Amino acid sequence: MRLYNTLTRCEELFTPQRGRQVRMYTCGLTVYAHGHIGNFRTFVCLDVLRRALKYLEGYDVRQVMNYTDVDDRTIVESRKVGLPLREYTDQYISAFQDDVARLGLESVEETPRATDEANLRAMTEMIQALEKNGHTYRSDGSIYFKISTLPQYGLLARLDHDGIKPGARVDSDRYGKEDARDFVLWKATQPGEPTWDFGIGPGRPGWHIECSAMALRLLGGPPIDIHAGGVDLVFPHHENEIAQSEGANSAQFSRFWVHVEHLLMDKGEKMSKSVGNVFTVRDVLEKGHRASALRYVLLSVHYRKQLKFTWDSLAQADEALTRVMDCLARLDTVTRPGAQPEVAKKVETARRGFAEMLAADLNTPGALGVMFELVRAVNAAIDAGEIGTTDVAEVRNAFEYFDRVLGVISVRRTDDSAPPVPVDEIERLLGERKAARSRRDFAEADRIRDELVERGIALEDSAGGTRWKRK
RNA sequence: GGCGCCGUCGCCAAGUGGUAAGGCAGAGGUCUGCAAAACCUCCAUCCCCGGUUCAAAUCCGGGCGGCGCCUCCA
Repeated sequence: MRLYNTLTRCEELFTPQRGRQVRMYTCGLTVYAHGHIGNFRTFVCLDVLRRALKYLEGYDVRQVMNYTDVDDRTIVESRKVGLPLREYTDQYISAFQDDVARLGLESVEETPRATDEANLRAMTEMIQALEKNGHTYRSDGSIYFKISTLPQYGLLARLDHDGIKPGARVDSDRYGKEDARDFVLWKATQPGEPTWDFGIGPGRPGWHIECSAMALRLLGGPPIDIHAGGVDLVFPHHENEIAQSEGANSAQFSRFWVHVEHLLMDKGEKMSKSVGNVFTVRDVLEKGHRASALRYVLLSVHYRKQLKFTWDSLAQADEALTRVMDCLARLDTVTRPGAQPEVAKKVETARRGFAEMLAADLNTPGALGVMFELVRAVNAAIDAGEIGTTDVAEVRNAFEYFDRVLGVISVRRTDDSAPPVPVDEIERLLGERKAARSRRDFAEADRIRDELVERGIALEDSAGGTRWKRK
């Protein structure tokens, strides 16, 4: 598959370095609060990347996604509520896992926490290697990375080495840095802050070191195949990760860098606490939207373009998905045995088109378009009676094939597995309505239908009987 | 100030040199007790101005507009 690599600013043909296994690291959440839908745009897109590599390309994927469970924010927030750091972050890890499940993300192979001892030890070792290689200095008990010691610093972000021009925000003297662009590897213990000491003095990790250390520890050393995250991580986070890893190992850190663009709120602004436009997954669900609609919206724009999120887009996505679900349900009405060559051809074309779209730098909107072309073709074939039960099986297979990567249909099924009216009650009311209709008591039949609609259940009559679905 | 992205139908969105996918919404028709669903038909020449080319939404230059990054950030 072709993937855009931030490192080269080009689309490149991706193949793993070691056999059939793709070793991928994705920057996860800082667990000081609930993840918002912008965070989840990144996670959902990377979930699709993972699935495409597995199910379309046939690779074995080993993915690591971290939890940053120690940083300024986690420390500050845990203090505010008077909980130990670990206990505080536990809550948000658990909440994150709930959201992940609702949005149908596949579980990844490893989800390390920065404060796990094995990881802190790995960070310590990396910092020791950096010290040995002359890339660091100490100041007031903290250890810094000296970027002037690494010629390739700035390659990923395409930084001008002469650096920071007027207008840039520079936080120059918070700690004793020699150069504003140097960054901290290990922060000296502050009063009342959590602290660890595995051989480089008491303190806590800087933000960037955890990812370098955990990626290499859990993915078997450099270079890893893919490192991914949101665009805002390009600089400084990923640039600094490269510096740490390459300064310690003298080997390329990651072959591919994949960055997902931002989700912007309706007026085109980034979500931020100060503007008050931060929405979490649970906020969206509490407004009555389906998780599947959110997943669909997040995939409806190419991952390298900014996505302007609107509440209306959720409604549009929900309608679109309904169309797919209706088509799938209609397949049940086919009774004619055998196969029609035209259908098989359409299915084959769709499968091929779908795979081609995703192989072209993960073109999810294009892939959705291919899926809908098949929906139309199948609907037309059903209406014309030119489809047999053998075809139906193949059509179903095709949609399963699409959904193994997109994951929207399965999430929709989960969304609708608990309808707002108990299934046995629906069945009972349908029975009553059928009786009313057969005695041509349409007033009563309509009353029952209206009642169900009122309660969130839509009915569809057809020659074969009445079908119900969640609205 | 530096680096970069984007501007395609009412809304969302693919397409990056060969004459505009798809979804939502809308109009007309078929079907239906009515409705819903479905099907058929209709609905854009791609922000503006130049240029290159047999051919440009796609390449180049210049505008106008929107956004991101430049150490909190998915």
